[in-house]
Amino acid sequence: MVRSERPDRYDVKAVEKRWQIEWERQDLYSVGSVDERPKFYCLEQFPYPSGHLHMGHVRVYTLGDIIARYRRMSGHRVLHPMGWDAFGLPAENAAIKSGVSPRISTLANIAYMKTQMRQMGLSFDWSHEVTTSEPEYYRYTQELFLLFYERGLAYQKAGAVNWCPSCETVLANEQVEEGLCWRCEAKVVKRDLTQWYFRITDYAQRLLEDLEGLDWPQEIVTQQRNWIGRSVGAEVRFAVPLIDDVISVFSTRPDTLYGATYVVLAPEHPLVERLVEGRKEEEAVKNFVAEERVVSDIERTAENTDKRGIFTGAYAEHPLTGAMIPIWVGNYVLSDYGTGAVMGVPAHDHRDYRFAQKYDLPMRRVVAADHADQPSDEAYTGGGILMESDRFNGMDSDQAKSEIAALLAQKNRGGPRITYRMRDWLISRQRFWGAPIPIVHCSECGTVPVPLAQLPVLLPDHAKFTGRGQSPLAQLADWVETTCPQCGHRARRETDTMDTFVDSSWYYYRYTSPSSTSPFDPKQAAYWMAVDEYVGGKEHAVLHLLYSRFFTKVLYDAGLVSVVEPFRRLLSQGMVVYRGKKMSKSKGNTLSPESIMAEWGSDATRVFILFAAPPEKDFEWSEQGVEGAYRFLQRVYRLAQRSVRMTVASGGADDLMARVRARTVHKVTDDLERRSFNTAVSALMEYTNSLYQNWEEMSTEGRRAGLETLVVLLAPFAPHLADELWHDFGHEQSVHLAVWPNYDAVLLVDPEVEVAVQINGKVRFKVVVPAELNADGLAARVLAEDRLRDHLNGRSVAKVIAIPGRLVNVVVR
RNA sequence: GCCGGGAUGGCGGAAUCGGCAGACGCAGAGGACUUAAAAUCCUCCAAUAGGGAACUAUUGUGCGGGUUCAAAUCCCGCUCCCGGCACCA
Repeated sequence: MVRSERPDRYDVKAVEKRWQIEWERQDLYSVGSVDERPKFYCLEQFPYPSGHLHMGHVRVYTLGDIIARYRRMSGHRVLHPMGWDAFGLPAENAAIKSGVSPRISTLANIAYMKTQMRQMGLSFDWSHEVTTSEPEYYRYTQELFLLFYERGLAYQKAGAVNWCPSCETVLANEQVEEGLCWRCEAKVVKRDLTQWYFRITDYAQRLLEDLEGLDWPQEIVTQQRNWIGRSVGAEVRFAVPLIDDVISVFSTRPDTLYGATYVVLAPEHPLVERLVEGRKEEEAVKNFVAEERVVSDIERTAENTDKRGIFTGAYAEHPLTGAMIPIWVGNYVLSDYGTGAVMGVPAHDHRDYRFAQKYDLPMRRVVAADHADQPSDEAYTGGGILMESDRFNGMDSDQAKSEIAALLAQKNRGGPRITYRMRDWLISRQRFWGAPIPIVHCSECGTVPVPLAQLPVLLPDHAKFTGRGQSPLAQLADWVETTCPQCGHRARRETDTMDTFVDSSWYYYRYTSPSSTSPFDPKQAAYWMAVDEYVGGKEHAVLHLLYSRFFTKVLYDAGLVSVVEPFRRLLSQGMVVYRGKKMSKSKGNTLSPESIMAEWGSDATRVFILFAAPPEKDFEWSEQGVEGAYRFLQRVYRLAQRSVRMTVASGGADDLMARVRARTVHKVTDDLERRSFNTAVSALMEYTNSLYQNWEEMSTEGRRAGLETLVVLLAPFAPHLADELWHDFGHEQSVHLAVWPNYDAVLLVDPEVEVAVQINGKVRFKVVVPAELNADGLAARVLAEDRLRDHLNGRSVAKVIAIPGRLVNVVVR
């Protein structure tokens, strides 16, 4: 035992240090070799190596660690790895400022954060560590890119994309939050660029359907569902004789087709130019398009933005009535949703109504509300009975939707169709510190994938970070210039790197076999996947979590993995709040994990984090709170010290304490299973209190059994102190190799129970009765009570409800 | 606007399947120990009213209704807070 100056306290720093060294010496948390035990894959989102852990990290890793430790003790073979999401902008920006190469600063940051994690006493198996920015990792990120390319899931496309002027790179749709860059909060603008995409939309339906079977928080599932945004409707094709072409629109309301009085194209729609070419409207329409394209996306898509439009002078043929209706260009139509064109049904759509009002376009009512009053000054968007709709008159909207869609299909003018809100994932970035896209552009052969044998496409080590002009890669002529792998002619390398979310979409596969000479060993992946428990923040609800699901489905289709979903169970932890606000440098309310560990130790910090709030809720840091956790651990320590100088005692409380012990084991186990860590800690506190209270009446054996159970149960929560006390008790092996305690179910039932007696639902008194008493016996026992008569005051008993072990309700009148 | 989550003492929270509301901790009050303080150990701690006290009664889980012998929990109607999406046709 490491002794401190004070006999009534243990020296937290010395104890924690000692066991950290000892665990490492023994390689205690190594996965070990395959045996009979069931596997358990416990994963926490790996950090970006910014240089220091923050309190959010401390919380996630504490949560993951307690789960890993509990599973290990309860007989699982646990994979609990850690690594680094090490590509990204901050390192590159630092290089621009200070000239230090991103790789050097990243590796230094990793080294430091690793020591912080060791100080936290986290039970990682470091032999599975991965670093996404090292060639031995990104080589396989590139290999997976090529797999996607081969399967037609990686492609280049020109178009208006989100551009962050501050990061000087493009962003995926998921990475734009309310018009701002997710990372730096700069205003995102549109740029026309040719970029690389992953065809995630091909998987939209499966990504939606498979949400069903996941043990994930409702909140996250809902967010993903909304993000995918499935809409059922119909495609409607309007012929345009003028250019001998067809305008295709998507509508969720084919039942209102007879009410369509015009068609609107997005300004970016490919047909706009041809429609007006060489005609008197050409100049005005082109000016309109040019103006609208300058307007930012946020402004364009804000609901209160004025609807603006211009008539093209051209007409389209209504597919069912044959009427010629005007074709407009309008700012309220999005180019990248549906077909980039809509049919205008002003009587039954708010937006069309406002547009039609402004430009004085005709309205046709074709749906009569079947119950409610129809508003006369706005669109009626509900369902009802069709009118003015030819042979569909009198039909209800729901039926008309499918019948009109069927008719369109029959006439080859469209048909039923499903559209998703989600867009393809833009993965190219005009930055240096990422995995280079393994593509060569050859003037003869075009776009050529780099052959597997030539991977990795290494990041050059002589790049200059000026912060000006193109990406550092594009400025390195000797890196860019290469030869075509197919024809040997001179060619240019692709200078874009991949979005760092690509790196993190598959790291949990790499963990299973970190030195595999393929992205991962399919046998290891088959053994370990899916992840049994994934702990992370809510901020990745539709980013990392969606991308990872997509990757898994592609890998499944390629026959490389046997699961269709990567994360079976998800624990989405809340924020760490300090002084009422989310911690941030700008608010000046940050807390450094270093100083907290130094002051209270990591055991107390862990216990407090787990105790103060359920994991999914926000958690408020409090000095007094952590002190309470610290006091609790010292109290356990002092109790354990008593065992060395035991006084002779009766053992009168042994039976009672055996039951308390069984109850505690049951409670803590159940709470850990359902991730109710705060109540598990509270059960340990109650148990400790109970040991204090009954100590004098316990026998030597009773005390010892009671203490050992306490220490084993405490092991996942306060691993250092638990191991210290365990060894004090004379055990040679670490407490973390101990078996999770069992209990005799018989002991959970007390021989006598206290039952509340209610009169008309109000508790009046309590009786102690034998536990095995059945409902009738209980009722009879209570009716014979003198105290009941006192409360009746002459009223008569109408009914007695007796629930054994709980209460008796006597209904009187 | 749509979708999701939530509201329980002075505070964080508990009540797992409709069955004793407030476990556990923090803060607070008191006692023991001490020359004293800290630390520790023990006790009390929802509100209101009566009483010296034990105790007793009433009220009480955001608000208003309902179902039930019994509601923090289920149903209907609201209020407020947090999060996500939002001109997505």
